[in-house]
Amino acid sequence: MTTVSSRLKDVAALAGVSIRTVSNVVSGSASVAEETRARVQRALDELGYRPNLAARNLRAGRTGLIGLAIPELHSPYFGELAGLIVEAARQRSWTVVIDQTFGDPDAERRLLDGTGGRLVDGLIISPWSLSPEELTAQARSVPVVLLGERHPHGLADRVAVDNVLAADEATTHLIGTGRRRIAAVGLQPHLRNGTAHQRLEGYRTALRRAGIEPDPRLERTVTTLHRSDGAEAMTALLEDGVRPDAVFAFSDELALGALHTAHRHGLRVPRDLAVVGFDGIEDALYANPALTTVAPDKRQIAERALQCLADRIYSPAAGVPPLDIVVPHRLEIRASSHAS
Amino acid sequence: MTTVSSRLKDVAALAGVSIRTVSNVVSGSASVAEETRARVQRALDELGYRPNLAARNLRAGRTGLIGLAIPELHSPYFGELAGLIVEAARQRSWTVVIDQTFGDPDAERRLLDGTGGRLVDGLIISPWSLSPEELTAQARSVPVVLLGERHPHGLADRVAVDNVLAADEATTHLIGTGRRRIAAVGLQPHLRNGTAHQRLEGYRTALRRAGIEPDPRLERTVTTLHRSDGAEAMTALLEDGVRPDAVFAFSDELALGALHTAHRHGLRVPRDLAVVGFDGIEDALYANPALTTVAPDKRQIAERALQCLADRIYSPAAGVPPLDIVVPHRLEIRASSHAS
DNA sequence: GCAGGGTATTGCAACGTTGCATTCATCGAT
DNA sequence: ATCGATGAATGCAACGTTGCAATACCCTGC
Repeated sequence: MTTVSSRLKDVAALAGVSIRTVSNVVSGSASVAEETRARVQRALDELGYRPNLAARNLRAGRTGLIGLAIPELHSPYFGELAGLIVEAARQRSWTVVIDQTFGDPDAERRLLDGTGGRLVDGLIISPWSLSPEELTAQARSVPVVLLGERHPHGLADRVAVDNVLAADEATTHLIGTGRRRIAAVGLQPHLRNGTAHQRLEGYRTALRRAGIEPDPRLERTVTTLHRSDGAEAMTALLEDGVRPDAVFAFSDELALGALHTAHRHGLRVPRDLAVVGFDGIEDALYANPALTTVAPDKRQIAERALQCLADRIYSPAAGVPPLDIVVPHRLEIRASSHAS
Repeated sequence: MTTVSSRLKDVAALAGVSIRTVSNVVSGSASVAEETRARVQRALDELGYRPNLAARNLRAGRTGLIGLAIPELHSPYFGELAGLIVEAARQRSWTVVIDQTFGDPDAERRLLDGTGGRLVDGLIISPWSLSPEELTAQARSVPVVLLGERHPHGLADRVAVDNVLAADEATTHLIGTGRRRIAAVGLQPHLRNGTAHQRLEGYRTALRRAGIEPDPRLERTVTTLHRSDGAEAMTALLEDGVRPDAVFAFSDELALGALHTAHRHGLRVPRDLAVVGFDGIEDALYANPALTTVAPDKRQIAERALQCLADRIYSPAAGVPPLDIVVPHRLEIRASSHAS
C-alpha cells in the first residue's frame, strides 16, 4: 500500500540527497550520476511519489489544461468532436476540461473573458449564441480558438469548414437526383450564430444556379438542432402542404428527426423524399435508410485547433494575425438521397 | 481593455491596503470596513483581477477538479452521461476533466492509482476492461466512484442499475410479445467486465422461467459495443441459419446496428424480428422503427455519483464502508418490439 | 602543478494564495 | 481611569515545485 501523499522532500530524505536532486531525477533534465539516479528512483517508487500539479503549475505559470466549451456534450456531433479533441490534447500532454454552454450567451461570454479564474492555458470554443461582433470584442486572458463561427476581423483563430460551399454541394447533389422542391431545415434567426446563415446562403445559391427560385415556405426555422426539432419541422412541412421532394437539414440530428417523421407519415425515403444532413455523425451511417451527410473532417478540426493553441501558447508572438483555417469536408452519399 | 494578469499584490497597491485585506474582500470571510471594501472592490474591477487557481489549490490542497474516466466520449451513452455529470458537477462548483480509456486496461489502472499527478480531488470511472479484483486491489490517492461495475468487497463506491433484473425484464417483455427464439447480442468474454455477464444472466433467467432452454447459438459475442459490431453480429445470426425472432442487444448501439442489418436483409421490424436495446440513448427514440430500450436513469447516476464523491471528499471519515447504489431503470417499450 | 572545462550536487528564492497570530484603535462596562 | 471585548487591518509563514547561480569535485592538457 503506497502512501497517500509524499513530496520531493520525503523522497529526498529517504534517498539521502537534496530536494533539488530528486527534482532533477524526476524531470530528467539535469545530469545526475547513475548511482544516485538509481537510489533516488528506488525511493520514488517506494514512496509512490506523484508530482503536485498545483505547485508545478504555480511555478510554471501554466496549468497544462485547456478548456473546451461546446453547447452540449450529449449531441452526437459535439460528443464525437470532443472525443477527438481530448485524444489530440493528450498527445500534446494537455488535459481537457469541458464546459457546456447550452447556448447561453452569458455562459459563452463568461468563458471568453476568463471570469472564474485562470484555470486553463487556452480555450477552444464552439460559439452558439454570440454574434461575431461580440466574439471579437472581448479582451482575452488566454489564446482562443473558435470552432465553426466566422468572424471577419477577429482576435482569435478560427477553424471550420466552408459552410457556404458545403451547403451548395449538398443542395446541388439533391438537384442532381432530380429533386426540385428542396426544403431547408435549420434556420435560426433568433441566434446571431452565422453558421445557419451560411448554409442557407449555399443552399439558395445552388438552387438559383439550377434555375430554381428559392421558396420561403420551404425554408424552415428551428429552435435547437435536436432530432425533435427536425421531426417538428418535417411535420409542419407536410401539414402546410408545400410538398417537398427533398430535405436538406443543417444538422444530422435534424435530418434524423425529419426521417423519423417522414416514415411515420408513410413516405418512402428516398423514393418520395430524399434527405441530406450535415455533420457526418456515426448515427447517420446506421440510420434506415443510411443518411447522406456533409461530413466535416472532425479529426482535422481537432488537430488544427490544438495546433493553433499550441502556437499561441508556446510562441506568444503578439503580432501574428488570427488564422482562418478551412478544413475539408466530404459529401457522403448514401441511400437516403439516391435518385427516386 | 483589462490587464492580462494581475495579482492580489497589484490590487493592494492600487487600493492602498495590504494584500491580506484584498484577500479578505475577495473571500468575503473576514470583516472589512464598508469604505475599505468599496475601495478595494473598485481596484479589483479596474484591474480585472482573477484569482490564480494554481496558487489557491496549492494552499488549499484541493484542485476543485474531478476526473471522469469513460471508455469513449463519442458513443452516445457516454456522451449523454458525461453531459449530465459535467452539469451536476458545475452545480457543486466542480470542474470536470475527461479522460478516455478506450477500454485500455493500462489506462484504467493508471487513472486509478493516480499516476500522472494529483490533478483531481476525486474520480468517477466507468471501468471496462479491468476485473472486479483489479478494481479493488489498487490503493487510492483520491476517492473513487465506479459506474456500472459490480465489485463485491470494493474500496470504492459504486453506482449502477440492477443489470440482472433489467435484462430479465427486457427478455420477459420479448417473450410476452410471443417471441421464442430470442438472440442475446453483446457478450464480451475477452473482457473481465462484469456488466455483459450480468445481462446474460438476466436473459437466461427470464428464458428459463418461461420454459425456454437458452440456445448457445443465439448468444453472440462482440468485440466492442458499437453499431458496426451489432451489424456484424446480426449478419452472422442470419447467415448461421439460427433464425431468431427477436434480438436483445446489450447496448442501444448494438441494437441500432442490428436493426440496420435486419432492414438490409429485408426483415420487417417488429413483424419478423423484434429488437430491444439497452442504455436509453436519444437515438433510440428516433430510430426507424423507434427502438425499445432499457433506460437507466442517467440523471440519477450522475447525481448519486457526485454525491458519493462530495461525501468522501468533504467528510473523509475513513471508516465509512463503500456504498453500492442501485439506480432505477425503465423499460421504454416502442415500436421495435411490438407484438408481431 | 595549475589553469580550464566539464560533471554532479546543492541552496536560495520565488510563483500567488490563505491560515494563524498579531497589532492597533475604538468603545462600553466596571 | 482602566480593563476587556470587539472590529479592522496587517505581517509572517507555508503549500511543493523549479529556475538560477553557486559550489565542490574530478579530469585533461600544457
